[in-house]
Amino acid sequence: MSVTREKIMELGEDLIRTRGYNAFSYQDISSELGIKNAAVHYYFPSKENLGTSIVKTNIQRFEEMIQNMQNRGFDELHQLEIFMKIYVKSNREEKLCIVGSLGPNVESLNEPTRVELKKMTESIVVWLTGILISGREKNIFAFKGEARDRALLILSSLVAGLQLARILDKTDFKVIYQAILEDLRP
Amino acid sequence: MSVTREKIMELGEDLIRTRGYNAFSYQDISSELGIKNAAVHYYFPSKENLGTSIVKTNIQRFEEMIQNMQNRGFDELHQLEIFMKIYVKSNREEKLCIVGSLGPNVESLNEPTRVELKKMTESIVVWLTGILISGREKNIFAFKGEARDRALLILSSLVAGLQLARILDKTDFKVIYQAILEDLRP
DNA sequence: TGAATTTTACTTATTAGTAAGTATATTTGC
DNA sequence: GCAAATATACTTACTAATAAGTAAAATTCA
Repeated sequence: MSVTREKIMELGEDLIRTRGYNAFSYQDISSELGIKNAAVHYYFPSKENLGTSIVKTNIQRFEEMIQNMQNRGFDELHQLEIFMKIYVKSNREEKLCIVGSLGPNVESLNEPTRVELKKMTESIVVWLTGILISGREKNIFAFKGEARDRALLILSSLVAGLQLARILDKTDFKVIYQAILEDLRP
Repeated sequence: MSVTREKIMELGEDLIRTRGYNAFSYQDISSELGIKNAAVHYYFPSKENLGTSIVKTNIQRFEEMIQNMQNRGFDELHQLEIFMKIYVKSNREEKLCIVGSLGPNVESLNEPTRVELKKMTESIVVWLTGILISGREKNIFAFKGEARDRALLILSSLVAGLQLARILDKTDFKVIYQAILEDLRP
């Protein structure tokens, strides 16, 4: 695969996660990469196309990560911690996650991007629900109520945790992170 | 105060909370209200100006609400429930809150709007922290750790709860809402 | 050579914003 | 009490900039 194409996707994801989908242009990408905007259109005919590709790649990365963790036989707490580390890294880099950056603008996205965003969010929730269920069975986790409800609560805390940390203080994410783990402790 | 001015602010807030700050234009407002875009500029010289005014009004509304609840002597649980009802209403109307709609785009906002957004978020966190502290003292609430940490966790859940509900399913907000209250029960 | 990649040189549409003008009230001076 | 001055609430008619997107030519690579 083309290195230019990869650079465009990387920068595009970066811009979505820092400024937001509606706050970056092909000009931003082309000038940063030292190419012309038509070159960006060569790889991604439309912005919708670029957005959708970025989300698809993120889904793929997530699927590979959970597959890898399961293959290695990581226990539920270990898996959750690795997943949450992605958010810790995002916070360190002052970026949001894809769900938290595209989500608020879902009404202004094109259908294909919206569909992929929904797929990605659902994938995360399904996986989280799964490890919460098996984790509770093994007494690694303790929580009240339905596992899916708890998964939604945890994901919400992580997603908006990054958002609040950028508004208020970077260090505020850490306390959210710790409270999530604390609340699951048996 | 002018009725047109109020309509502009109302519609502007609506557009921010449904589509996002960078996804609406003065044209959207003027055409919807049956006026010319110059008329919108007459009341709000710049978009930054409109954005800042909208956040300021929201801060004022919030301050009035908590003042009113305190004057009436509502207990901590009652106050929290009234605050959370704002989010339930937002979810019903498929809108985000101001913090959750402007927050993700904080890097693309102008300084004055960013300052007001920070003020608003901080106000909410400070108030929430306060009722969590006095609520725990009275054994109305039970939770582990620092009250401010818990306040951040609750606010995160509400903010991204609305976001996730729009991506996945409207009914998903309800379970987040209930889990928050459940987790605070002594 | 021929296909892939990239630039040149655009178009069309939309954006925020402005300058100048107008009708209708409202206030002020006499 | 009434004319002159002024403020309010807009419209008309623009600008300058930027947005996404495209056709065709030029270049690079294999």
